[in-house]
Amino acid sequence: MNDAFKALADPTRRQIITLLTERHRSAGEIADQFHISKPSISHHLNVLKQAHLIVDERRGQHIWYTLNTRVLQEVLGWLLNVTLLSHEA
Amino acid sequence: MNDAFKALADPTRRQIITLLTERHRSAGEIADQFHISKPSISHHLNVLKQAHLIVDERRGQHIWYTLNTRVLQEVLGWLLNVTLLSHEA
DNA sequence: TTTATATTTAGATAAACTTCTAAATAAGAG
DNA sequence: CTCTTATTTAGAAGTTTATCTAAATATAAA
Repeated sequence: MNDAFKALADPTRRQIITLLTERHRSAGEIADQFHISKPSISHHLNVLKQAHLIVDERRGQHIWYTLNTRVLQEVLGWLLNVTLLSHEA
Repeated sequence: MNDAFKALADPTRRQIITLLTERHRSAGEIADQFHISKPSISHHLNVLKQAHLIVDERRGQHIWYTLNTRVLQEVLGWLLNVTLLSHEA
């Protein structure tokens, strides 16, 4: 779960996640939404993939990226836990 | 919210948050739970404070740290949103 | 098989992060 | 006032991260 938290710590990566909530997208489509180079986006996609927050699947020339909500749910669970357990809550 | 996500990206800081769900604690009590130096813990506390995840209050020689669940709830909200919006969910 | 498109890998650089030790500050006790 | 305890600030070292350009790989089309 540490990898997931680290992956979520970057605003570009969080925005990629937001994009993927709408529908799956190719690496190029994702890169088009940002003002940073394709190799940089590829790096971010890799960080998200290592954290299992996204899944990739090649179809022809394109590689399609999809959200994996399972890890998102684990992080959600951690946060829900500390929030609910907190005596201030 | 970026500061909160960045603050949550470190395992020591997440553990500090977990400790503070039980009850408020002084900087020294927190430091005692780890094998890293007090200045390092002080630094982590500062990162959490900058992110408004915790609040500090000096009482005499001690500084007491308390969770601020408001920011935690914001992060929770973001995650809940992307998880629920996701077509895979 | 050559060319074009999509994406990643390699290697470099600069900034940010974690940690340490030593020194400084703040408050209370004698 | 001096001493002790609690905590932070300063400054440095080593590591990781984000980004870039150039080159490599993979697939499809001509």
